[in-house]
Amino acid sequence: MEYQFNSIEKKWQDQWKQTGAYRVSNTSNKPKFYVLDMFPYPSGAGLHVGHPLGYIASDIYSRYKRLKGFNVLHPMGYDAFGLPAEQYAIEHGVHPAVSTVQNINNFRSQLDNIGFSYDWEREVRTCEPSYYKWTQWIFLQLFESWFNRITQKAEKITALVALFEKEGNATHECPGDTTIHFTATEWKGYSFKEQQTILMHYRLAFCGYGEVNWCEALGTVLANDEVVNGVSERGGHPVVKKKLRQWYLRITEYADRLISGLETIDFSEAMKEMQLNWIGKSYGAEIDFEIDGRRETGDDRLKVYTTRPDTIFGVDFMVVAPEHELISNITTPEQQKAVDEYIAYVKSRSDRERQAEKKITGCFTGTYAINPFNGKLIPIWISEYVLAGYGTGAIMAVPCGDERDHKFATHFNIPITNIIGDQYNGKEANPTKDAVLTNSDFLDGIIMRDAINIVIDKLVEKGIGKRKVNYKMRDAAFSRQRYWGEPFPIQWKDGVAIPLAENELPLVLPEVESYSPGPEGEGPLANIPSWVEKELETNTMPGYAGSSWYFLRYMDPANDTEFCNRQVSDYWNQVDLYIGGTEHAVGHLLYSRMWTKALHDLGYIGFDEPFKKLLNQGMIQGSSRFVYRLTNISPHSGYEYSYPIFLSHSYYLEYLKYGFLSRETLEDLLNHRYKGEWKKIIDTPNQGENKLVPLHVDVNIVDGYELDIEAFKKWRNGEYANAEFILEDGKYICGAEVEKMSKSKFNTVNPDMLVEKYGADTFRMYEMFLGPVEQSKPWDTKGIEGVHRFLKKLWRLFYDELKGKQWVDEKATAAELKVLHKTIKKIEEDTERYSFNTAVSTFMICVNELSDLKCHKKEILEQVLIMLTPYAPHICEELWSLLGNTGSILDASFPVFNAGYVAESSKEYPVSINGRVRTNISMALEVNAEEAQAIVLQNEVVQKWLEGKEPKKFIFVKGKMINVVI
RNA sequence: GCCCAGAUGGCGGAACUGGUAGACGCGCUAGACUCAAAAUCUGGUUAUCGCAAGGUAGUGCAGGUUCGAUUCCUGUUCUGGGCACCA
Repeated sequence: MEYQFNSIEKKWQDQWKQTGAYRVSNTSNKPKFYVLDMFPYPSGAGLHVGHPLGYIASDIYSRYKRLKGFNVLHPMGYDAFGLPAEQYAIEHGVHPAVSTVQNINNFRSQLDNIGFSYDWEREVRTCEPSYYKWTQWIFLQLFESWFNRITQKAEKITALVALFEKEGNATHECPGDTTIHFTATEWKGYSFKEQQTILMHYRLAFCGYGEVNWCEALGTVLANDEVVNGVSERGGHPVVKKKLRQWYLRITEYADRLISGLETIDFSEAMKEMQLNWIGKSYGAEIDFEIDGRRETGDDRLKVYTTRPDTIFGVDFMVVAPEHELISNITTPEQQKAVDEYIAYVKSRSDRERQAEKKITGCFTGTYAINPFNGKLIPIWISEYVLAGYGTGAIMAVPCGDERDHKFATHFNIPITNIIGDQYNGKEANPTKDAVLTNSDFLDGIIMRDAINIVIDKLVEKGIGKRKVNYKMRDAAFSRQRYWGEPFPIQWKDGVAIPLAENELPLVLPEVESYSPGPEGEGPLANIPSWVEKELETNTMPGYAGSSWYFLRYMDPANDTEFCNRQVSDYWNQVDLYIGGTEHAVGHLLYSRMWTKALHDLGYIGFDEPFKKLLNQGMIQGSSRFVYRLTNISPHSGYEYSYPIFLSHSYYLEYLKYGFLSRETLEDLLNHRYKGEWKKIIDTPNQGENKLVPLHVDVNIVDGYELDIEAFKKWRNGEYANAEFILEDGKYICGAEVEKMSKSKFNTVNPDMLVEKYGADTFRMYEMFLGPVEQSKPWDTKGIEGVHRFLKKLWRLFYDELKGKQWVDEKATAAELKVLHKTIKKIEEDTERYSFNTAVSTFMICVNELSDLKCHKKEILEQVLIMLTPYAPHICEELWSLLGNTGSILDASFPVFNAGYVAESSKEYPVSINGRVRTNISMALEVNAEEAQAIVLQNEVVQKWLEGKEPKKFIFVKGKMINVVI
């Protein structure tokens, strides 16, 4: 009997579907375990080999946990709202719902091929009304809540109103506008609209006006993390700042809890670091500097934020952002022209340029600030390196302690005050906090670190500064002027946002005739008269809305009275293992953590961190291949060869060396390298230069680096059917480069083909065998044969084509048991630490050893099959049933390791002398130190090396002597 | 520029708390079976010297700690990722 993976896999996939083998119950007396994949956006391009990497890892882990006796929740769904579907709709007129369903079906069939153990009855799609009903509901909960800074918790807005009625807002500073202060009496005197305006400044989901990243081409606003280098992440369209009415999430209120929560969860250090940097908490002081001679105009203060108030005596100049509002008032007439020119220059530069270049630019305003402690006049400069959006948009510059300030001072010849003595070398800034201050008046002799608080106290005392904690993170923009997203359950009445009642949810996304933007940058919904008549919000929610809570919906997907039943979420609790890419480090992972915290505060769930453990899968890159086409560039007439000519890779390298290929160079090269046959080319009339132009070629018609010429001629409907090839060693060698996997680069490898050719089990194991899951690596199909061979070898332990049935029901020998138990131990360790690549190796070793032992014993084979099930479920199920087992192997128990079978009484092992290995010594393992020393000293090789001397020391590791120090 | 991670044969990668570096697989190579091919099996495969036994060097580079370092420390180069004038 042969290993017929195709029919075996089909058979068991159908069987599992029929029996509902992967259905998971919310009630079980087993301990629970929740394994989650980051759900995919169902793009039109379908799955490539990079996608399933994380899914296979999570599938293995879930199946392993199931064998270990856990009730495992392992669901899958689709993040189905988003821009690409809408772009496609604009271009092709296909409703996003239609193309999304098609894409989902395609994804599903590809996923099914690989044999995952998802409970598909729990599938969620964020674009389904039954799902987004609850996205809208949660949004309303956020809308109806505020963050109480005293309890550090979200609370109902009704509680805030009660507080206002009792005591005004004295104890609860308004986070949206710190200038708002009122008493209880004042509050009661406000109109409904006035009250609502104030409450909006407190709500966790709120509406406001703000500078947003406006992308004209997409007709929408993008979140900070959707803008890359000043252009949109999708499409690369330019992005400018624009003031628009926007919805926001007040995530900044959660900054501290998002930081402290990191300590309770198992994320990689790199991931935590990224989130910390994003939140960007810093401690420092806000200081008001008096501006020289501006008291009468009222512009007498310049507020700066600094983390280093201790350096106040080293301030040599101030810098304000070019957008700073004070500039127009403080610029002196003499400097007006220069300042105007500088600001015009900054405006003429795109965000991208302002960020990319490291040029030092700036302009003096002509005005001075006054150092509050020594009265020194400090020039106020403008420079683009200070950002308007961070801190106060102004800094005090201390050249001897900050590198950027130092470069600026040097560039503009501003004298530098040294306040750290010989810690400053005059050439570059020293940002230390441990230097002793000099030139610093009352701070002289104090270590900088300690001076920070002294200065702040003094500033507070003088009433010109305060301690200030600053965050880099902004509130998250939460609306899009787009169609394909969740509508906001909000009605605008008389300028006041009124939430829809719960029984009005879901507010279903209406049909539209056109997907193009509405008037004034509004979304397509603004084009629907009935929608506008009802005064419904025309924005829709961004992509991360649905993904911020989907892990909760999987627990209770069919519930139509709650987003998720509390008892159910109490049972499943946190996601125990979350697998996905690092690209969501600061987007999705931060938002879903905030939503979880808010839902927890409001009492809807019992935990405040969604993901207990995060495992980041590496990216699988594409390994592109190139062919080099000879293209003739003539200065007189653009002459092309009458047929395409391709030169092998080494000619391209030669061409790079020469810089170009003149006719002579080409002749030279070919004469030297290729002898006779090149004439074909030279026979062609030829003027001007020849260039070799690299073209991506489909990696699927390249074997390693060698082009399959016949396949190439058929490629692209025979575009190159009459091509000529200049070969090397009779082969056409392609160039190679590692790039992102993408269809346009012809470097995608479709998993379906590999599954078809080798089977899902081989494919699963090979993806794992490639290397550690966390590591990024280019895809390489070579090597899959090795894994396939392993499965065939496993099969032969049971059946042999020639001999027929191999397995026997006999008692296992000690040697066989040893192989088995060694494997049990290793597989358990490897799987627990997500080292799936070494686990695959362990299986290979196990099967090799069993083959060597000619072990076909049912007792042993069964245990191996159980362990292998998570990795290669189909073949294991098949063999399990062929061994005569009636139940499914999915319900088996993971074998228990017994150290007794693996133990050895004596062993030959190496003993080194001075750390170098000299000899092997056979010794019982249970000998004591003295006996071991005696045995070692008797050894001939050791004696020879000792030359009669006494050894200085014997080194023991785990009770074994391994080294003699002479 | 800052932060993080990494660098091991021809290749992907092992080596879990310092203890025989190169597991396992690919590739290459020799052989067995075969009329032949495929499939399968067996041996070899870091470099170098040597017929061999065996020696020597060797985990990006330069040092250090240690009886012993791929592993720890310091410096340095390169690669990948993140943040990018964040005060």
